[in-house]
Amino acid sequence: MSPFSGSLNSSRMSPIARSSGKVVSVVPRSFYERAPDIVARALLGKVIARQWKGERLAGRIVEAEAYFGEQDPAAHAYIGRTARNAVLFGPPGIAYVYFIYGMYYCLNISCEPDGQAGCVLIRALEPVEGLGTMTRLRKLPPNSKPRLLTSGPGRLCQALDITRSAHNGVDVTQPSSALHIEDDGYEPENIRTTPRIGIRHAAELPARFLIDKNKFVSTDK
DNA sequence: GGAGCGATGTCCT
DNA sequence: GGACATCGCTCCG
Repeated sequence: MSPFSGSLNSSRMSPIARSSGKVVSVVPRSFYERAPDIVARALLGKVIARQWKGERLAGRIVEAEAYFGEQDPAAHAYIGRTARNAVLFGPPGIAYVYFIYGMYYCLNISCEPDGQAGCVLIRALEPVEGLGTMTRLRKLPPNSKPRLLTSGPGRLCQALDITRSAHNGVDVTQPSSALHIEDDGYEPENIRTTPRIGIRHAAELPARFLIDKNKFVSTDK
C-alpha cells in the first residue's frame, strides 16, 4: 500500500513541504468541522508537529478519543461554557489544553462548527522526529524505550512541552503555529474502536480509536 | 505482570 | 471541599 495515497488529489490541502518527493500538507479547518468521532478516527495517522526552540519535534497520532458536547457527561463541555472550556465552544481546529491531576497536561483539538462544543483527545503518538529532545523533556535516561515517550495523553504533552499557558487556543491549522497537524499521506491499515478509558462517566461509549497492533498506543485493551 | 496508591494544581459548587 | 480525560512507583505473586 502506497503511503502517499490520500493527499495527492486533495486540492483543499495546501502543500507546505515537498522534501524527498513526499507531499506534506497541513490539515485544514474543514477537516475538524465534523462530529468528534469522525474526526478522532480520521486523525489516526496524521502527524503532530511542534516547533520547539528552533527544533522540530513530531509524532504520528496512533490513538484518539472523541468527546461530544454538552450532552456528553464525560466531556468538559457538559457543564456548559466556562472560562476554562471556552475553546471547545469556539471554531474547530483549535488546541484545547487543560491541566489534570496536579501534574499533567492533556491535548485536545476542538471539532464541530463554531458555537458547537466537541473535541478529540490525543491519547498517544508514535514519535517520529526529535526523540532525543523528547527523552530529555520527559526526564528519562538516554536510550529509554521510545514507547515511554508519547504513549499516553500526559506523556505526549510532556515530550512535546505542551502547556496550557503556551498552547491553549493555538490554531493547529496554521503551518506557522508552533503546534500544528500535518497530513503526509500515511493511511493506517487497521483501526480498532473501544470504549473510552480513564473516565468515570459514560465510559461505555465506543469512542476511542486506535491503530491496531501499533506498539505506541497507551494500552492494548 | 498486575493491583493499589500517592502526588499535586485548578476549577467548580 | 471534592473531583479529576494521569503517571510512576511500590508491593505482591
